[in-house]
Amino acid sequence: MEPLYSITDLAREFKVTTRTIRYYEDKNLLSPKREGQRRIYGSRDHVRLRLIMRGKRLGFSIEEIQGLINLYDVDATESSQLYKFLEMIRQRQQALRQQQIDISETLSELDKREGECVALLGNTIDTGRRK
Amino acid sequence: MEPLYSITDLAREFKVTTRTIRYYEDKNLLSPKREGQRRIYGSRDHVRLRLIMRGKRLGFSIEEIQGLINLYDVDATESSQLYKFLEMIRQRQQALRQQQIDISETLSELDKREGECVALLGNTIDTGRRK
DNA sequence: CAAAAAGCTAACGTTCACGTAAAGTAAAGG
DNA sequence: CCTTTACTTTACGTGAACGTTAGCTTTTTG
Repeated sequence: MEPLYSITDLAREFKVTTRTIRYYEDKNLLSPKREGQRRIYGSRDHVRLRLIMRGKRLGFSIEEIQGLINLYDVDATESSQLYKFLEMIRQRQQALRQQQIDISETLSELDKREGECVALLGNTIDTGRRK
Repeated sequence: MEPLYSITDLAREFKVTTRTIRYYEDKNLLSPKREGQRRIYGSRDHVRLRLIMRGKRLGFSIEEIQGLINLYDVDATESSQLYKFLEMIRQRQQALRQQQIDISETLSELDKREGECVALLGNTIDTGRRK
């Protein structure tokens, strides 16, 4: 049996406000059932909210996240749309690969700066890093 | 001798408007020389603009990018600030590592979807991927 | 040399992603 | 039974990141 969530359940779990969750519904990213007037969220919404948060951490707009989620959702049966669909996937992949490059560049620069700092401060401080 | 750029030079190269470049100056991310009233950008500005664009691709706000650039810039001589500085570096690293995880998750999901698509379309289409 | 092109400041406009306040309903607890 | 507590809709407010328009100077080009 499916787990059910109230709006505050989700808000707590994902550390956002209820306003934010309703906003995503407004943008058609979530579509909870209703029990009277109240929103009831199922596991599908739970998954989607996780995808939304991940998208936000990657700096995507709601619209882009919308697109990404649809990539998972569409049961691509129509071959005419399938090609466009594939195009979109590849565009997304391309952007993500660029992000990977950007991150590793930035990280290696930060590592360098970190090394300098640690050297200046002496080795008294734990790096917080497991080797 | 240092290469020099006009505002439109930079705008063209980085595919942004001149307005955007002036906006970054307003936010103290760039500080071009002046020749009369005109802005003259040097290699320092050029580098900074590259860092800005990279930050934007990673979804950072101007303020965060500001912080990141300062991490490269600060000649951390004051040991009191050095620790705080190190803290900031580590926070940034943490966020970037999370982004790496998010990206690889997303990419592997997209790869899966891509595989499904390609299978449905037959192998007639080049993947655009060098092996 | 006149006109188009490039640059400038100043200021108002716009979109996104929510925050916040108002005003009402519904369920749960002391 | 009354009052918190949770939830609802509606609507105006807000900060970030520019877009756009206006009005003016400077430079380049046919």
